Amino acid sequence: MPELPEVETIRRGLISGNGEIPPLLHQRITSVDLFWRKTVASPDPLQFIQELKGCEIIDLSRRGKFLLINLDRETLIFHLRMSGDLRMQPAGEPTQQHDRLQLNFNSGWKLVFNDTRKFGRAWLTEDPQKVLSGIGPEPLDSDLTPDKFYAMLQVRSRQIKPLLMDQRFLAGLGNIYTDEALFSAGIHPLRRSDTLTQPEAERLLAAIREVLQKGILAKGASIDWVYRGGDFQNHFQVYKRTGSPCLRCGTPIQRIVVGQRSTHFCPVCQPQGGSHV
DNA sequence: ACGAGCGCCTGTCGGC
DNA sequence: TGCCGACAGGCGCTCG
Repeated sequence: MPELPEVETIRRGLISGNGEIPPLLHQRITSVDLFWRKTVASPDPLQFIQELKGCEIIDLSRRGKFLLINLDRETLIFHLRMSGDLRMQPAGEPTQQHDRLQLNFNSGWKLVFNDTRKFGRAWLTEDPQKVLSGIGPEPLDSDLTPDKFYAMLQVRSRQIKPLLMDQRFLAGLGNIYTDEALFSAGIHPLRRSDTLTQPEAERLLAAIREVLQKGILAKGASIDWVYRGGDFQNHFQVYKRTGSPCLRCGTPIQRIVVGQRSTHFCPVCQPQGGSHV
């Protein structure tokens, strides 16, 4: 699933629960089932399982696309990669296809990590910084000012799209929200980062925040077989709209490959050379 | 420093 | 129908 808005949606859903599902907060782990060993990045699976037993969930937070589950002493960190998902389910619910890991609670509920493509990973650590080291600033954090963002772009000379998706540069953007933000800012995905003007950089940061906020408000995007009730897929301006008319100017949306990723843009609203709207 | 290519996985879809 | 390649919300690695 996940880019920042999807991870944030999962975090919010789990932390408080809803009418049917209890909050994850204050659940106590009685046992752990691991169905795919490689899901656990560290420590080794035996230690991972042993240390989780008896822990209580104290808090849930997010850093970029990482979900942090704060326990009494350690922190359990998940990265959902391409297809990971976390759900609270009744303990009696049978194990489903692609379930990789589950935490069983003393409440009769369990937290299940389901991950079709097996790219997702979990870490258990006393020092989250070891897992998160090197990750870039949080895009919605007001500490990231337009001036700082402009400076960050200036000291690199990279194609803007892969740079925005580089988690060391900025935390949380993936393929969908990057395409949407570049369209919203009117910037071509292949522009070199150090050719952006200060106004363009400011526009881009505002656009990034706008699409992320809209994504969170929509409870994320739900496409393909993963459906969580998100609605942002109905608001895509360019993503997966190849050949369809630009919603701003009517020109067919183009698809190119940038950094081995599908990239969608409007050749008129996002001109190769330059600045505009 | 940057970008291309590939590996990690499973599933779906479209073309022949 | 069956097969085969392309593609999918991510990221780490190597190589030039």
